Order: sequence, then structure tokens, then C-alpha cells
Amino acid sequence: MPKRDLITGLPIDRDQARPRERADAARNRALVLDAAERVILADDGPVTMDRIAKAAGIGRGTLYRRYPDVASIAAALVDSRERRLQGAVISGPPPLGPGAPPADRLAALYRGVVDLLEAHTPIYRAISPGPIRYATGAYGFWRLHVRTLLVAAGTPDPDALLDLLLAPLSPDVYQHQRRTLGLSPDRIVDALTLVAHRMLG
Amino acid sequence: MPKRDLITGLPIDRDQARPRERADAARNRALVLDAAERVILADDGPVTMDRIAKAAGIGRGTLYRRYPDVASIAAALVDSRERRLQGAVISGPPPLGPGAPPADRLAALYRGVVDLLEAHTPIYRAISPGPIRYATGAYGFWRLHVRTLLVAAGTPDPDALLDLLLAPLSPDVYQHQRRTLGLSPDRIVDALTLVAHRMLG
DNA sequence: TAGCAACTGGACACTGTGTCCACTTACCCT
DNA sequence: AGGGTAAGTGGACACAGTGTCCAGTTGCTA
Repeated sequence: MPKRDLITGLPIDRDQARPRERADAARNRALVLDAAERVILADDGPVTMDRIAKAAGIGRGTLYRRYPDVASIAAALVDSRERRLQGAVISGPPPLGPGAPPADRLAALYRGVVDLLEAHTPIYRAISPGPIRYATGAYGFWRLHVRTLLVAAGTPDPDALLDLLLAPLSPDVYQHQRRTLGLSPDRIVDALTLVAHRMLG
Repeated sequence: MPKRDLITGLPIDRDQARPRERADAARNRALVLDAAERVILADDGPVTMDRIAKAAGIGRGTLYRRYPDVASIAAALVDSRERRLQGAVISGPPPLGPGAPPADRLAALYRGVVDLLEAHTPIYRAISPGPIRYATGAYGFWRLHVRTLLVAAGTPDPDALLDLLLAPLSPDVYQHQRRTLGLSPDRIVDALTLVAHRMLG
């Protein structure tokens, strides 16, 4: 079984020219993410591979052909949601985009991710906390971006600080702050902004 | 079914005088944690309730009587491991104990927790990442402690900052830094120390 | 339009869960 | 002392979800 890309579900094999994906396969691939989102948002009972397959109108085997487990599907869903924010980071207006001081850009990134966490709470909850998170394209992107900010700010050992600064964005932590502690998104963003300025200011 | 304390597995009912725990129950309760640790450290296959019950020489029903799932057992195990560090924080010598400036105390706490994460990696890995973490006595203790440090340092909105500063200690994040990134414990502690001083210094 | 490789989907065996209840046993009371 | 009783015990059970497998199907290419 060939390794598959987390986001697209397509097989990964860089070198050789591979026969085009068949039309029915492509169609099903598109169906899966929609179906997964529906199942997650419906929110009755646990999100299982079986449910997603049924919602997509395909068989279990077909689903397993692309995604090894529910977490991967949720991760793919999250990735697709984060594309827009990534675009804004690369080429949008400051302070999120290039041009502003590193501390402001980090604060803006924090705000952007909090907005996402807020908007897609059920999806983030479905992506089981755990190692999968660090393998997503989205996480890789944040890492890369924060790293350049740290370097720009002249902070020592950016590679070790990186994940420490991203840790507060873990859906777990955010959920805990929102639900259990009852903090408002604004208050969380303010606290994160303080972190950004103290760490990079 | 009465709620049970995460650590001791004893029923929680503050007000009324409750009949003493029976001797056989107490014996089994002690057996469970030992057995759980053995199963976790053996590390062949997943840690299941069934395995722990067998290792303890008791039935599944008896195990479920005290702990609702594996995560709770692991949490209890972790709590018992963190008692010593908690003692040092309360009444040990500075900088971990009272007397040192808040930033130094936070840095010392970071180091202490990293040492624990390092020493008991398999156990921390067994406690499934997720909401259980925030319900443990240990986490509550760190929260309380860090809160007093934040207040002492005069930081704004300590209640919102709290969990942000504890987030980097999540076993997930630590595992990721150690295994995937290959960072040394010392390097991680150094980065955490920087965080402590920038945030409270 | 024939051949074939990719794709499909449901059946299957399996693992772990959580509940239930008849039996056992430690402790309290007289 | 020993009987009553409620707490404690443990294995059987029904169930949910997993991941694999393979015979059948279908889209693509030559």
C-alpha cells in the first residue's frame, strides 16, 4: 500500500509518471471530505469511518483506500480550511502579511488561528489530539512562518522555541480555555498578543 | 454510580460519614496502579483495561468499579509521580521553592516537569492526550502555582495567560520536540527558561 | 472493443468496551 | 459469636468500530 498525502489523499510517488487518476476515483475523493464535514457537524455520536463512508455513499474499503483513519480525514478538512489564512500570511496586508514588525505579525497570526479554532470547533475536536496534528501541512506552514519571525526578531534558538510558541494554539488548550474556564476569544487573543510582544518585542 | 476521585479511585461524597473501605477493596486498589505501570512499561501492544485487570489479577468489573478508562488510570499514575515535585515547589529550596524571583521559579518548574516527562515517558504517552489532562490534580497544582507567580510578577490577566504558559509542557508537544525534531532535553529547558524570563522577568 | 489495472464495496474476523448480575466476603451490630 | 447486609468481585455478554481481503466492476488506453 503506497503512502498517501494527508491533504489530497493522492498517492505519494515523486519520480515516476503515474497514470492519471480515474474519474470515479476523483469523484469519490471529492465526496469524502464533504461527507466527513457533514458527519462531524451533525454531531450525533462518534465520528467513525463507517459513518463517513455511508454519508459519502461509498464502501468502507474505498474509504480506507485513501485515508487510514478518521484523524487523517479531519486533518485534511482542517488543512483545506486554513489555506485562506495561509494566503493572507504570505501576501496579504500587514500586520498579518509582510511588512509589520515580527511581534505584530505573530500576534496577528495568533488572532487568525483563534478565529479558525472558533469557526470550526467541531472539526478541530474531531481531529483527535495527538501526533497527527504535527504532521499536517497546516502545522508545517505555521512552523515555517513563525521560524522566520523568530529569526527576524533575532531570538536565540528559534528551532527550539518554535513549538513552544505554537503549543498554546493546540485545539485542546483552546477548548479548555473556552469551555472549562469560560474565557472569551477576545481575552484569549489579548493574552496571546501579550505573549507575542514579550517574546518577540 | 458515584463519581470517583481521579487519583485515589475513592468515591467522592464530602458531607456524609461513609463506611470505611473494605480491606479487600483497598488491597485491589493498590494492585491496580502497580499492574498498570507494569503493563505500560512492558509496552507490547495497546494498554487496555483488560490487560491491566489481568495483570492485577482481578476481574474487569472490579477494575471498572474504580476507574472508567485507561486514561484515568494513567492520570492517577502520573499524579502519584508528581507529588514529590509538588512538595519541592511548596517547601523546597529556591529557585523551585519559595524565595526566588517569579521568573526563576517558573524556569525551575519548567525544568522539573521536563525531568518528569523524560523519566516517565511511557506513562505520559499512555495518558491519552485530551481533556483528561486538565482534570488531573497535577495540572490543577501547576495552574495554582503558576498563577501565584504571575500575580507576583504583576503580569496582566493571569487567568488567561496561565494555560498558555503551561501548554508547552503538554506531553504531546514534548514528544514531538524530542522524537520528531530530535531536540535534547537541555535545549528544550533552555528555550523554556527564555520563555519564563521574557514572560515574567 | 478488448484487455487490464485501478477501483469498488460489502463480508469477515477480531479487538476492546462497558454493563450486568449472581456470587462472595468483610465488616457491623446485637 | 455469628447473622445480616451492603460493598465488593469477576466473568459472561452484547455491541461497536476497526482494518483486511477479494471477487466483481468500471474507466481508460491501445
